[in-house]
Amino acid sequence: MTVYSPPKARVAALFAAAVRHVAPDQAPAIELERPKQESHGDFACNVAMPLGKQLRRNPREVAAEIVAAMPASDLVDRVEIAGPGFINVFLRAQVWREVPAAVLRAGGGFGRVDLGRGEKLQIEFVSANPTGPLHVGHGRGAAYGASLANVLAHAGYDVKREFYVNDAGRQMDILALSTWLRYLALCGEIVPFPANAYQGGYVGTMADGIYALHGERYRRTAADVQAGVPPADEDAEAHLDALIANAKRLLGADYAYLHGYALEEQLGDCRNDLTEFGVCFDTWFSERTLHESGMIERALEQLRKHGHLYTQDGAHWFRSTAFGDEKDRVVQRENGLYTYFAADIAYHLNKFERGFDRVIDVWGADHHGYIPRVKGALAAAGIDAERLVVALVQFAVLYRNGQKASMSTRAGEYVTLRDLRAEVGNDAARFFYVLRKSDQHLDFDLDLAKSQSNDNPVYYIQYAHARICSVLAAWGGVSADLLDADPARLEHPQELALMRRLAEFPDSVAAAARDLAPHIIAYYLRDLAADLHALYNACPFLVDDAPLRDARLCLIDATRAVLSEGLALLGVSAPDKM
RNA sequence: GCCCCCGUAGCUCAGUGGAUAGAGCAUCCCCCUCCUAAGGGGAGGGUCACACGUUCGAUUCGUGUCGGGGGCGCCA
Repeated sequence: MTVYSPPKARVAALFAAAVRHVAPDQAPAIELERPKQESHGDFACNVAMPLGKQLRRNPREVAAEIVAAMPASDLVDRVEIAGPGFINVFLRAQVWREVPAAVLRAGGGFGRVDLGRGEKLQIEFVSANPTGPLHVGHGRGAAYGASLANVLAHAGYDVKREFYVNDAGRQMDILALSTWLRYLALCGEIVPFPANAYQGGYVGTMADGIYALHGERYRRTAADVQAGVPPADEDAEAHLDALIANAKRLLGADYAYLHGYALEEQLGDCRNDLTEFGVCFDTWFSERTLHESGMIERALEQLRKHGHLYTQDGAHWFRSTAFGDEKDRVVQRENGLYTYFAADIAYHLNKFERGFDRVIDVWGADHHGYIPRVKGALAAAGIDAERLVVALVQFAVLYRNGQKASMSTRAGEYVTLRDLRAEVGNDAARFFYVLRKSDQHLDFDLDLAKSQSNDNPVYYIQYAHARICSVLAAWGGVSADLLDADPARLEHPQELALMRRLAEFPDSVAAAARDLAPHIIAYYLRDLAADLHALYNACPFLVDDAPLRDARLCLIDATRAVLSEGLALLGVSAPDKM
């Protein structure tokens, strides 16, 4: 596939050559910006100002020398020196007129750039505890991670998507216990249901399922279940842990079945939910396999061998303060159990053992304090911590009736991702989530999302796509024939504006990949749609003058292709009609 | 107390070491005999929280103050 060389890159090359001639000993970065004002040209370059500073000369004089030294080019119409030393470049319109055909020849890959050069990159996201349905908070990480992964793949990275399944921890035991207690109630064994167990209705549904499959096989007496359990009002968590211990003792090998049943149900639901949301993973990595395969022990042994572990108060600690953390961290508790952190050390070492050059973890912003210890563990194991990039996503806070809604999974108080998708649709949900910078808090007003679903910017973009499809359908010709259209007929200011915008798409993809910021694509698409709508109102496409008609159809077909390509990066559909 | 994010138009938010800071919503005025009006054109609306510093140039970078949100466990 031919990668289109944008005018910006070609103009930058002209400047680089000129600067080498004017100042052979300096190597200033050539930065071109698209000026806000049309009178400042297609591109403005400020290189004369820092260069003037370095050479201790008047920037405008330096600019004049750069302009004089610029190689001749058929791209450039004229060059002006303005203000304190800007060099404004005005391109010949022909430059932009090449763009629509280049888009169509790229066959849906016009935005592809080779920023990544095939670097092997893993992106891990969502990784929600499989202890209940995904809620709208998880939705943001899912939409962000999936869109980012698409953007990075488009930018030339070899991307693998991974979900880390927390199937080994206490939360899963609490879920198994919660399910069992609901099941026991069906059997007539009434044990008071702890307030800090999982309250959601789905727990009862799983209990029903187990009862339907196995009758009273897992019944134990309420008295046995509560034997020796401290009262909940003294220490609610100890109460829960004692119930779990009793469950494991009373059920023996059957406990694993209940635990596994709850896990499979919730993980299956989660996978199903994400798939419907257009979010797919290459790998679902089980935390339990880290324990069972001895990977945790091996990882800790590796740290111990290099003197990064010590023992105190019966627990084993990682000296993370030696790597910039604010305090040392326990990896193996006094009771012999590994901490979640120990598993995470093994997991991250495993990621790099699998050959990834770079790993991106998408985490909720509440985990920011966790970064130094994980990076510290990598450094302690001799891995460059810079190869792990943690992309923090700020909270999505849900508002209902102007009130902040509770988002506790254990208390069963949340709006599920599934509910949200049903109410506003997958497209609007995907778009809404990435319309904000990831480090910006997202206020997700449910009522607004519902009531204004027709005003959601995603429809504005999809409408542009549908409008073009409608015109092309009315025309009834073959898209490939438009490649031969003479673009010289495109002279209207709105046509030129649209062609310029199309040329920016690869830059937007590159910027979104570089900054891990898929929202850049969303904003680009809105601008592109705006240019299309403006042109739609300014010029008829299906005119009698066939060469003009074909040139315009070529332009809007290219616009359709870029809208479709960009929306696909965000996981949003591009409908033919609305 | 320490750490992270944020503070830009009435509201929700983009944006940039550069020239006259933008969009959507809301308000007001226009535009369908015409390919989808889920659209377009125009108007009003700003001390880019505040102060100091770096710089030829700061809304952008740094420090501090104020304000909002979040996090700091031998939980996961």
